[in-house]
Amino acid sequence: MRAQPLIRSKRITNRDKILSESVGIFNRMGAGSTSTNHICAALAISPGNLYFHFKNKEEIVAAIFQQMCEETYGLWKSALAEETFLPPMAFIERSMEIFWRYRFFHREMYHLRRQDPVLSKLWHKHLEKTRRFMRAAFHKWVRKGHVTTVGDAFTFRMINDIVLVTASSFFQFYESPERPATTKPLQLANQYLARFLEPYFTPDYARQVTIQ
Amino acid sequence: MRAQPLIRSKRITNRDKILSESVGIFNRMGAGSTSTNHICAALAISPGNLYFHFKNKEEIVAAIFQQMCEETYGLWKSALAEETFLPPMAFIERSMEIFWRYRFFHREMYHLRRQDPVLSKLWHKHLEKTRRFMRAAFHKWVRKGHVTTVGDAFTFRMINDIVLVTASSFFQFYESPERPATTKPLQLANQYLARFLEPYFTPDYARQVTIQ
DNA sequence: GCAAAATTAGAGTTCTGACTCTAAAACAAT
DNA sequence: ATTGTTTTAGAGTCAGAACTCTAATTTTGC
Repeated sequence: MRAQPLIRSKRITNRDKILSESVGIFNRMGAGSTSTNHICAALAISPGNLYFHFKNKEEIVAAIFQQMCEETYGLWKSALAEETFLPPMAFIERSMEIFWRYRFFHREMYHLRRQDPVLSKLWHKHLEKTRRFMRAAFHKWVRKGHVTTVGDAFTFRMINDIVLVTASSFFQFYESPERPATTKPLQLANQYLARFLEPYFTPDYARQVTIQ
Repeated sequence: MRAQPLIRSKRITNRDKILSESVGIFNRMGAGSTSTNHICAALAISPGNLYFHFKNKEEIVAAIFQQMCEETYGLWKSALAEETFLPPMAFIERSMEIFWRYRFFHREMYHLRRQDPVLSKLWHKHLEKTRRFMRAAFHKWVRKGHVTTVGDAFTFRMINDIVLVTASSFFQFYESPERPATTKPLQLANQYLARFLEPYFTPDYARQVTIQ
């Protein structure tokens, strides 16, 4: 497809710059209201240049989504590996950082999905994958003694989905387009989730987490 | 400002039709991707007509928001009145119906707020009002014996905000632009919230609610 | 150094959507 | 009816955004 240099260089290409600048602008200005022209202007490159690297705006968004997924999967892998194992709250905090870094997605996902079926499919797959991972992680945490076994499947689903919904929708409540973003919502979300999950932690772990 | 007939007629004006049709289209198609032309076409009226009734698209959205607020405040009032008092879950179910009826707002609020400072202000006021109401309602429910006193203020805030975030962000997870919307997400959200709140209900009320 | 390939600039095209303007139609009050 | 007011139609304007095309420039492999 794209004639990408295979190994030879790790110098920063315009393609990379477009992606990382886009994430920044999307977070600040909203993906929906950012035009490709804005991106070009911010990088002082020409539209021709941008469209050489990406077929269209959707392709940029999809590429960013993939990038986010890969970071996420990397975190998952290390969280469940023995040497780099993460207990629940540590894991949540690390996940939240990713959510925060790509927060425009969570704010605008519905809108983006609506106008790009490809992204919509990617999103659904990722959601499925997330649910499967959560199941695995919970089992691990139970075995490690951080979490008490959750009785019924419905409660588990509830916990699962509420954590997910909260993590991804929380920021838009506490972020205002009017003023520049701070990481305060990030911390608040972590604290909320800790308090929310407390009843499901083992007494030992609960003590450890809530002492702060 | 607008030369609105004062009392004389309750016949359905185009203004009303525009509002109610817009809610429908916005829910189905997304407010962001619905143009005023779409609305005109759906009602088979001319753009001139639409712009006679509303200065611009934002004014339509703001009018709908006001309408939603009024319905909400009506519900609040009746929920706390002695004769029409509603216990927590009944109240949540009724609230959820309103959320559902205006779900496009909750899906796209961030985006809409971004491009309309007036709406943004309305939204913040409404959020504040909601928090104040929730506080009052909790106290009432404690007095009525549905809810055990929530110890610390932080837990209360957590419950409050998680209910709010869940209620308003839940649907976008379970709705796909690809297929027509069903009310299943609505029921699921209610069940989740019931399960989530269970630990804070009095044993009596909890039994009553979870029997289903 | 040179040819081929990759990258870039930037003007230009096309399209869509918000909104305007004018004239006509419908309606109301006298 | 007639005069004034409200409502409507619909063609038309304008701006912005996505995207194209061609010609230059840079980079790469040899």
